[in-house]
Amino acid sequence: MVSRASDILEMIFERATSSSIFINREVLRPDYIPDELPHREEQIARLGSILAPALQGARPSNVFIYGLTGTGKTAVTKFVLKKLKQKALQLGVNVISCYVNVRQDDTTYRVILRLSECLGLRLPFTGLSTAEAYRRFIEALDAKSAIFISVLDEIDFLVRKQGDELLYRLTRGNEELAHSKITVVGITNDIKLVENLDPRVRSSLGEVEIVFPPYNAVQLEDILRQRAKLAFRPGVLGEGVIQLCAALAAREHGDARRALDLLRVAGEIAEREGSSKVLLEHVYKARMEIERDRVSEVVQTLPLHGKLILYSILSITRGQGSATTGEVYNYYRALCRRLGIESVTQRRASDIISELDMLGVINARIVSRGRYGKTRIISLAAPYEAIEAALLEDPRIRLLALPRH
DNA sequence: CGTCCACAGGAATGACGGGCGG
DNA sequence: CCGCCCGTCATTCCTGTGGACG
Repeated sequence: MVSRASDILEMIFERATSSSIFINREVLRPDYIPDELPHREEQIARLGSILAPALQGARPSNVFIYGLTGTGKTAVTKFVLKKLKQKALQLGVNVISCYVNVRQDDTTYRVILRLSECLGLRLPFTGLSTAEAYRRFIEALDAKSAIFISVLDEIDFLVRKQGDELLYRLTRGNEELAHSKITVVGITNDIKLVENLDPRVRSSLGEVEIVFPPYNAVQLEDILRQRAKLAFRPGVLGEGVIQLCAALAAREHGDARRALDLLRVAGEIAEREGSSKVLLEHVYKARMEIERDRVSEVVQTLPLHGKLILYSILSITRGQGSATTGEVYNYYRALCRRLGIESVTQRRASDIISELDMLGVINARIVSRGRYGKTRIISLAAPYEAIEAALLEDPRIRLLALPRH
């Protein structure tokens, strides 16, 4: 029963290249754009008819798209854009589209950089002033004599961080352009965002609005079934697997991305375990694994003080279930003293707690306790073990954990 | 019914490392 | 190489506020 190292590797590689579960797992990934988008026919038609004037060289209206995460906003937009560009090519119309995810490029400057890239204009990562970058972008765009459709996905991130300056300038960019025209498609999952916009931006960006309602469990099943056909070998999906993925995701406001993730990871786990079928237990394991990975990634990229504050929250909530800002801050100060480092101010700590809340590792709810002041009630938004494990990967946190007994 | 707690969170500012144009 | 600009993390100073208590 001796297996040599090369045999083992051979097996691993063999398994990696020929899956007993998947035909093509890529179709389950969030960035895959299918040819069919079930239950989004209406939105496709609307966006299509809004953008269609581009094919006659006219400027389409600006569009504002709302919908929660995983409701198909991005997929529909990319899909329509792809078809539009194909058509434009046939007709010989110069339509340039540019998709920017503003969560990844969350500064005005980086967005301009991305937009410029779509024109084939290379700008330095840094060094230029934003105004200069914008000027060059407009100049290059005008030289193209094109209809430029810029899609800004998750614009709430940009607006929160930098305000609506860029939006304003882009929607007004047409006044600076002699030969080109620019259309802005803004995508957001934060409906409240609109209220924070400059009224001028709101009216120009909201020329047309499209709403993406969440999927219900039945619709999610349709989506999953359609992708599963392409992704899995026939017959490997166990009874109720698709229904379970759909049900779990439906609970989270009908998030199709969540549902697809569950299905894909469940398949991967089944494969890893050498199972010939994907079973319900694999879906449950997938749910845990996804959560663990998410937490781990978020926590690892946290700066030291963020980790220390999270560690404080962890310690306090273990005892009493929830914590207040003041409790956390005191605990955190004590940790800093033990480590011999300086603590940040409470003002900053308050911001860090908000950030942790936005990242989804904790829940922080503002409550007023009357006579006893206003504070945040903080609890964990992820399993204790997952957060603890992720924190302990940092040696500086381990330093704090070890002397405890 | 007004006070006043324990913070929330806005605004201005700065230190710092990184990176480009000239 | 310098000067300028960037993003990030942080500080200081500040005004705002829901509701239990007196």
